[in-house]
This record gives sequence, structure tokens and C-alpha cells, in this order.
Amino acid sequence: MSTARPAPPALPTKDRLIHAAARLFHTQGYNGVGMNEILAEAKAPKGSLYHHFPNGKSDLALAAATMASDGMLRVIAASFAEANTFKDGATTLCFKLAKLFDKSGHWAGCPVSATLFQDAANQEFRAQADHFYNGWITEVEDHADRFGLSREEATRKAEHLFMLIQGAWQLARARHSSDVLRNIPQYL
Amino acid sequence: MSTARPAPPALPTKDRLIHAAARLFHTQGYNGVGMNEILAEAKAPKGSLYHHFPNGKSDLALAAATMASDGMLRVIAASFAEANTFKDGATTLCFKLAKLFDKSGHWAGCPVSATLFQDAANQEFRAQADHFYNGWITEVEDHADRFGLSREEATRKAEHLFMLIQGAWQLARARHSSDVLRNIPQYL
DNA sequence: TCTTGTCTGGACCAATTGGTCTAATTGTGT
DNA sequence: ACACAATTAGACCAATTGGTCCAGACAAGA
Repeated sequence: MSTARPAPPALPTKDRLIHAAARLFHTQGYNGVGMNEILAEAKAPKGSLYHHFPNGKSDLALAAATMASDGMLRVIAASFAEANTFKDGATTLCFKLAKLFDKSGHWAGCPVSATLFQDAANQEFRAQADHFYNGWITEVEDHADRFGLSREEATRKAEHLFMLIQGAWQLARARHSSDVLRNIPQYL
Repeated sequence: MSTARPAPPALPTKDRLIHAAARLFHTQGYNGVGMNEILAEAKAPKGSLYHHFPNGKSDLALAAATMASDGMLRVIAASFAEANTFKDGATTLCFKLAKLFDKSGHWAGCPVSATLFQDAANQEFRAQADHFYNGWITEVEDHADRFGLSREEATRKAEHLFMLIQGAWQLARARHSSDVLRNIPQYL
């Protein structure tokens, strides 16, 4: 048939690289992933990588973390969009994250810390991580505002939720189970 | 003076290796540390390392994590030992950890996850991390018992504290500040 | 003193790391 | 058809990785 095309990669090379890097980094950590591994996963040659990301691995890490952070913002928005109370939104968020964790094979870590918490010397990575985290907290805060909470109370609740999720996620990895994520709402 | 001795390394080689590995791992992560770096830090030759730790890097990581976990158990015990309420003990613990975080240059991560959360394939590491985390939680639980809480309530409170500390620690790294750790008690 | 086992020192190794470079190919506007 | 940039392909590189190996230093018991 004339429709037997070689099935083009669907995504442009640059995006395939970012997606491959994001997946590998947040599963194995920045230092646990080699360029060759990323290249193989993205089915791209070395030349393309250093064409799109002149600074190599670190550029790629920043791009991957940015994409992951944007995704998290969307999950947060979707969770709170149709909620009637803060706790409702937070509960939905926890369940959505638990599902994502399960889909990753009960292993993936926080995409931001796994990708950007490299070593004490890399201040650029640290600053970016701070920026992403604050973005998530602000997003939750803004939704909390909608429920009539004061700004202080909104900040307090948003940071509390952030900590619980990060902490539960860590425990979930160790236990290979997302139960602890689903149990978060009892602490709110 | 006759006391100008060459100052022997004070600690036996094996312990120097464990200490060096522990410090480097929980600052740069398992994959961010090379054997040469550990050897240099511990001032030990390669032969000694593979004599004391026949399985090399992974043996060393397990030993380092074990030492770090024992240290954490002692910090927990010290915090709750002279406390009159659960919240008192938890507060002391948070302040002690904040101090440790500051001493590390506002950067060190959780010694267990930084050392043992390598990749999905390494089940031995994951199981050990689970074991250490449960040890910490049980330690807190036992102290909660002392204050007359039911077993369910003790477990609930201990896990809650664990999550808050882990999450706050993550945020503290990104922000380069231990404030968030000292603020934990307001959520208890 | 001689021996036996523990520990140290470091040369050496194959494999992999992140990265460079250039030649070819592909796409686009004229 | 042509020119010109954007992209791809992959050979190649120095440096580093975790690990092996063995000759010798050292200590303790006989």
C-alpha cells in the first residue's frame, strides 16, 4: 500500500531530546544518565544534540526541568479548577500524583530535584529549582485565594501541601508504593 | 619538642573511608562522586578500599548510609529524651536538623536518599532505604508511645513528622535556607 | 626469628564519560 | 535552478570511571 511510510518520529528532534532527557533524569538523576543513553532513547545523533543545546548536558537538563515544571503546574491547575474547597483540590492533586507515580513503575522522583540538585557548586541549577518550586507553591496559593483565605493562610497551606507531597513522595519511592501519597489528605 | 609526631590519621582507614564516602555522597549524590574523590578525601590508597569493601562503591554506600542512619536515630532519641510532649520533641528535632543543615553549607540532602536512590534496577539499595526510613519512623513512634498516644495515633504522627521534615529539607536546599525546617512545628 | 595473615601502595586496565569537529544532507527562499 | 542556512551523521578525542592485581610493608603469635 502506498501508506506504508517509514513513520516519521512524530516529534521534532529537539523535543524528542527534551522528552528523553526528562524521563531519564527524573528516574536516574542527572549524574546517573549518560549522553549516549539520552541519544539512544531519543534516536538522535550527537551532532543534533549539540546543535540544539550548545552547552550540552546542562542546557538539556534545564530544558527538561522546565518542561516537567510546566507539566506540574498544569496538574495543579487541573486539580484545583473544579474543586469547591482547598482540601478537595489538594486531595485530587495527591491522587493524580499517586497515579503518575504508579505509571512510572513506583520509582520516579521529583523531576526538579532529580534533575537539578547536582552539587553545591552549581548555583544556576539551584536557583532554577528554587524558581520552579516557588512557581508550584504560588499556583496553589492562588487557588487557595479563591476559597477566601487570607494571603498568610494561603501561603501557609500551600507550603504545607508542598512539604507533605515531597516527603510522601520520598517515602513512596522507598516503599515502592503510592499509598502514602493517597493518605496525605488526612494531615490537611 | 619531642611531641612533634606526624599526627597519625586518628581514625583507622576503614572508618576514614566510610566517613569520607558519607560526606561526599550526601552532598553530591551516589553518582556524583567518583572513587578517586573518596580516596583523596580519606587519604587512602585504592588497595585499602577494595580490601575493606570487596564490592567497591556499593559496599561503601551501604556502610555510609548505615552510619548516617544510626546518627539520625541518635538525634531523634536525643530530641525526644527530655521532651514533655510530642510537639516539644518534634520541635527540638527540627531545630537540631536545621543546625546540621546550616553546618553543611545549606546544601546537604537526606543522606539515605542521596546515597541509595540510584536507579530503579537497584532493589537492594531501595530495600535498605526503606529499612532505614522505617527505623526512623519507629524511633519517633516509640517516643510518641511514651506520651500516652494510641499505636495508630503514634504511627500517624510519626509519619506526618517524617514527611514534613523530608519535604522541608528539599525546600531548604532549593532556598539555601534552614528557615523552613524551623517552621515545621506550626504544622503539627 | 620465622611465619602467617592483614593491610597498603599504586601501576594498570577496559569501558564510558561529556564534548568537538567536519563533511554531508536537507530545507527554504529567490 | 541556485544559494544559503539549518540540521544531521558519526568519527574522533582527552579525561575519567569503577575495578583488578600484585609486590611489598607491617603486625602478632610461635
